[in-house]
Amino acid sequence: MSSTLYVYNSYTGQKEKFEALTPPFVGLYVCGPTVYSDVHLGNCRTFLTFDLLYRYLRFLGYKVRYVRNITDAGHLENDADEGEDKIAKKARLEKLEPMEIVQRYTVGFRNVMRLLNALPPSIEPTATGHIVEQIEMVKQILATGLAYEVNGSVYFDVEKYHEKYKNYGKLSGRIVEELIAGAGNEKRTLEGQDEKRNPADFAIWKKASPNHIMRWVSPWGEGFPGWHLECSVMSTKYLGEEFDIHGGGMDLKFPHHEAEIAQNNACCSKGGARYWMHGNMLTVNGKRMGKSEGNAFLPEQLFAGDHPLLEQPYSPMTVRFFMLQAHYRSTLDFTNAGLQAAEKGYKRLMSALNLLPGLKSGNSSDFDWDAFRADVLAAMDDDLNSPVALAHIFEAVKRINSVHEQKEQISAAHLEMIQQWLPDFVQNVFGLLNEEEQQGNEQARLLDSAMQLIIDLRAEARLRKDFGTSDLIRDRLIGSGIQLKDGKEGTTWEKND
RNA sequence: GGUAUCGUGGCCGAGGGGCUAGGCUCAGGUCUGCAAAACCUGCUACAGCGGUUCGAAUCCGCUCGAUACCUCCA
Repeated sequence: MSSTLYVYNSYTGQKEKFEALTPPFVGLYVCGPTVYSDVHLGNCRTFLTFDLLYRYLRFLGYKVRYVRNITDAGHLENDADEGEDKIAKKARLEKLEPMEIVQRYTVGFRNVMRLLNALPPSIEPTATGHIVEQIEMVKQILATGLAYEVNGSVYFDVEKYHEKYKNYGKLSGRIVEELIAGAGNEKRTLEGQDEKRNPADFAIWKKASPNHIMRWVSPWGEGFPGWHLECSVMSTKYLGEEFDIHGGGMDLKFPHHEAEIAQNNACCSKGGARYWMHGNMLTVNGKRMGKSEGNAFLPEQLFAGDHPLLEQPYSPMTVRFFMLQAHYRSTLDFTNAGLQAAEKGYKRLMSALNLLPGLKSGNSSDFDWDAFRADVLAAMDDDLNSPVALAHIFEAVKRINSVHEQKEQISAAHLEMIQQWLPDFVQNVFGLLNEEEQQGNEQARLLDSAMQLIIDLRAEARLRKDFGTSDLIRDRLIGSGIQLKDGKEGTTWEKND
């Protein structure tokens, strides 16, 4: 199959035509969360970016194997030998088993992603489930002479690697000589560096100190895998030594992805992914949202409006829409005004989609619906330009409204096409569901029939010109958070939030 | 300090040498008993200063400002 999709490849620094290695199959690996605390909205942005990619690839007809890991062996708190594992630390503080911590936050993460309507990956492997494979890869790298063992730890030899492969630092634009010379390290007091031959070297296996809880037996003694190894191992295991796309947040470029490429080359003489894609950060007041910045909030807080920075609750679909309005490689600044604008835009889009089934066709079309569809796809083909795709969709929204108001026409063929295609695209590629429809439970049906009664009574009052009663009904309902909407074809209502 | 990226109308955000997205706000209008809602229409911006060019928001240089990364981070 021939694709028309172009993606920005961080490795080469340019947009490239996407050619699958073995079409129609596509291997996609995305760095998942470290589950020692709740995922915040910034984390979610990255996963929603790659959810969009996953969905679009499927929409194009690819058979995608989407692998997203769960990092359940916590990274160290610092670079020192004495550094504590984040999961182990949290476990100690809360008097829980490390795996209880892991379980709690893994479940929380999945719940949030489900609420945001992100499709689950094909495989969600964990680091601790692949210790054997990681030990195996350490052995392989040692065998090539590109790693060395010191006191039960194994370090990757960056200088030696770079001599052979000449590509360390290419992804992140680092100058290896400076890394090797230890540039930039002045700021930090790095302990435990004496074991390394070079400050740029990184651990692929680390000896466990006596009080380190998470530990495994290895040929080098009891220890745990290095920070970057799991992704090399699990992408290789499930997608092969060479695969299509590797994604992750911008902040993982260095050192994580740089190390990953080096490990892959060292062990398999192949660099892993052919296309590297990086999503940009979510910011709050211009500053990156981060666990350590104190400006992070959790999706649950967002949905409940329960955070000092939030003026109101915002629904999961509003959040999705908000993120679709920005390109994934741009930073996106979180503001209440921005979310409120997104909420209105989202509702406008949904009400146009609701009009679609009831539209009547005419003799011809006043709008080029075929070109519209092509424009949306062209935008998506251009490195997932969802903001432009959305802009085209809003042109269609305007046209749908005009057809509904009988100000313009649409041909039967176009109507049939768009009735099928547009909701399909919005739901399955953008992942935007109609939240009103989602709430079709028993309670909602009861409320709806009660509301219908009230609306009928008010209509009668208005016919009698008893506006006192009709306005009383309207105002009391407003007070209860229900908005009546008087239209040509009768009155409808919606929750006013 | 090093390396990048970016500065777009009231706000958010695309685009990226001439055709100048979109959303929100705002203003007019349609509808309405009045409102609200909804819908329609309108609002020509690209940090500053130079340069290249017939033509620059777009390319180049400088200045100013912001952010990110430089072994925790999506």
